[in-house]
Amino acid sequence: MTVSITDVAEATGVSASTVSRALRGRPGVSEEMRARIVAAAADLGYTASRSASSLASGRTYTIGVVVPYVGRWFFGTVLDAAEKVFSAAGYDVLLYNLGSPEARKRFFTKLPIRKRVDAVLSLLIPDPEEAAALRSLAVPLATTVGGARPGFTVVGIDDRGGAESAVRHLVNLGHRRIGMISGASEPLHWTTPLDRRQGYLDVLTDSGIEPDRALEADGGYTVEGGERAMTELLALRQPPTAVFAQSDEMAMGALRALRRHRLRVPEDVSVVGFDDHELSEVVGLTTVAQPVAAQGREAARLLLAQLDEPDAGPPRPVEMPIRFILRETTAPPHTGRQR
Amino acid sequence: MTVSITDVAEATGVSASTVSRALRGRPGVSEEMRARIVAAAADLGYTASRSASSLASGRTYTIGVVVPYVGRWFFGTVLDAAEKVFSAAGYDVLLYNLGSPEARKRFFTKLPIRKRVDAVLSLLIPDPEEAAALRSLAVPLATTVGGARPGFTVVGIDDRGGAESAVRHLVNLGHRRIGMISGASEPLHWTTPLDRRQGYLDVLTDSGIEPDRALEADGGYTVEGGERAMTELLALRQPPTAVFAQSDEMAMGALRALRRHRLRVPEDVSVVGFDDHELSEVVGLTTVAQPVAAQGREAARLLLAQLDEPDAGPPRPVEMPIRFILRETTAPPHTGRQR
DNA sequence: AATCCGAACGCAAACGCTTGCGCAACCACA
DNA sequence: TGTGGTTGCGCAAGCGTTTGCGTTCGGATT
Repeated sequence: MTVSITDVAEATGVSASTVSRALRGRPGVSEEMRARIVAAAADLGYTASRSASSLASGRTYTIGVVVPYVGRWFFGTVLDAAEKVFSAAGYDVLLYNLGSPEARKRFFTKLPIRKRVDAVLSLLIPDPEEAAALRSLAVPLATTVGGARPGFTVVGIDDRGGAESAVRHLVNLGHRRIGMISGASEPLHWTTPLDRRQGYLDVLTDSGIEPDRALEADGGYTVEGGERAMTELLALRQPPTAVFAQSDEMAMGALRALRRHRLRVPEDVSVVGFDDHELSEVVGLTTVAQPVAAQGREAARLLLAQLDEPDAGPPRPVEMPIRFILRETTAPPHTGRQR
Repeated sequence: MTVSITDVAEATGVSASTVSRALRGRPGVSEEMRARIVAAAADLGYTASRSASSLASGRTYTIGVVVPYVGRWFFGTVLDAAEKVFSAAGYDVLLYNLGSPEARKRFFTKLPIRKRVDAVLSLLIPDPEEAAALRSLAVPLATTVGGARPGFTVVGIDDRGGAESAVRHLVNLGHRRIGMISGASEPLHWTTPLDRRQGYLDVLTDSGIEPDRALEADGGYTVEGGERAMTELLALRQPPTAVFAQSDEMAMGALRALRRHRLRVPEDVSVVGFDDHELSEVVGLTTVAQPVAAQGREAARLLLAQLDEPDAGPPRPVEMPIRFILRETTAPPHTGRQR
């Protein structure tokens, strides 16, 4: 039925071993013979069976990538970039989409990935137990998001510094009552919300502003959550004149809530986000940009490097640059009422 | 090093065959013995090697999914939904992200997927040659987007009808000069732009409006393209009073262009999109919604059904329901100037 | 002329499963 | 007590590669 290595061996009049060596560029085959074999293989449309070859060699030439939600812009973009690096290097990627807690649990207990991948890139932050499960695979591991874990190569950004630049911008505009839409309800192993909150708090106290717990609302890193959180903030006795949202999605939800309340942005309320979502430019959202695709690429590269050079220890953590982007959703406070 | 089937066989005092049968729920094992084996396997942390088992059985229990851009909302969402169905059924998914023409070409000529998957779900429309390559894999094939191809199960929507409802809405509001932002520059195997255009044209002529080629601009299905296209339309002697964008991304680009031109939406110009992007509600975009995730789920299900029942022929094409959604970017023409 | 050596290739043993077949042991029935 | 039919399990032959080792052979070295 399907053409195997012995077929091309017979077609060329050599042994299967030679075909194998020739096709993979191994030494021990004359150039002339190699050319003949390559031609015959192409002629027959031969592709080596990955199952057989990985069974024999122990290498699978596939990378496992685990994501919380492929559908979300951030993860989709990281995955997109990483996949390109992997496939260019001849690796396939096995995708595990672990949105629900059940899927996540099933994955980490059964670990279907075992013996199937040469490395894994995790776009979700494993809790300590999950991290241990991954380490038991005994393959190189990497993470692109938040918190460092022992045994994981991590590429990320300066979340705290980013938050600082966003909030400092608001302070410089003259805002004193600055709300934050956070993602505190997320599991705690994921340090991003904590880091970004710390940046927010630091700038406030540095500026002589007393942090107010009431000005922090939980948006769960989603658009709807951001909308709810903004609505809560608006219901306050003294609502904030500016809001720092820990993600652009939440910022967009906030914009929506503000529109519903017939408040103008930035005249009545300023909003600044974080991430530079692909549509942030469209809505004119002021934000701090992080190189999302570049993080995926970098993580992928580091993983491949470890596969090529297994002896070199795990690479140092990489910190990618961030950049504050001024657009149209921030302005000095109360300009709306002033004019 | 790693625990194999013989390890659990020895631990239980049975043969490897029995372990294999027990773990996969095959008949020929007493319930008592099965329980003991399952316990021993769990105890040892045993996971069957996929390479070995697929080499022996010929089934890989993995599905190939090929996408143009994982990072784009539409594809990410479809993939997300499909992956969940596959993994719940015990299948892994191998992801191929074929954004660039080179990646695409490399994939279809080398066909690394051969002997690696039990079925493939293609979220890009293969041209005839590519479709033939996929058929040569001799596995069930499915597609979620546009154009039917022989040998492919297809689940899609009524693109033409959807476009009709969008444009009819504009006509009903009183618009006579209705522009369209299309994706004509895309390869022609992909019929969606054609179908949506046909719906647009049909409604115009039905309403006694002479279609005007100058009112059609190419937006290439991206935000930037939509912005460019809208800018072109605005440069016309007689710009349209309303625009039908073939995708929400392009509609958002159009909104951006309009804002830059200091035109108000919907007072000065009405905009209607297509797809119901996750952020369309946030910007209040009137659009026609298609069930994106549901299409992914359905396509995945149909594929699995074919794997379970190989004899039943390929399923009939499935058409998912669409729904016009009225939001805030459409209004009768010229209301801006009237007040 | 004897020896050594590297290059080019073949042999055969894995790799870790699946599965058709065979063979006991057991059951129920006549 | 014998017969036929299940049930539960083991044997062993693959599945299509990779790879350590062995063999052959021509040419260089002494």
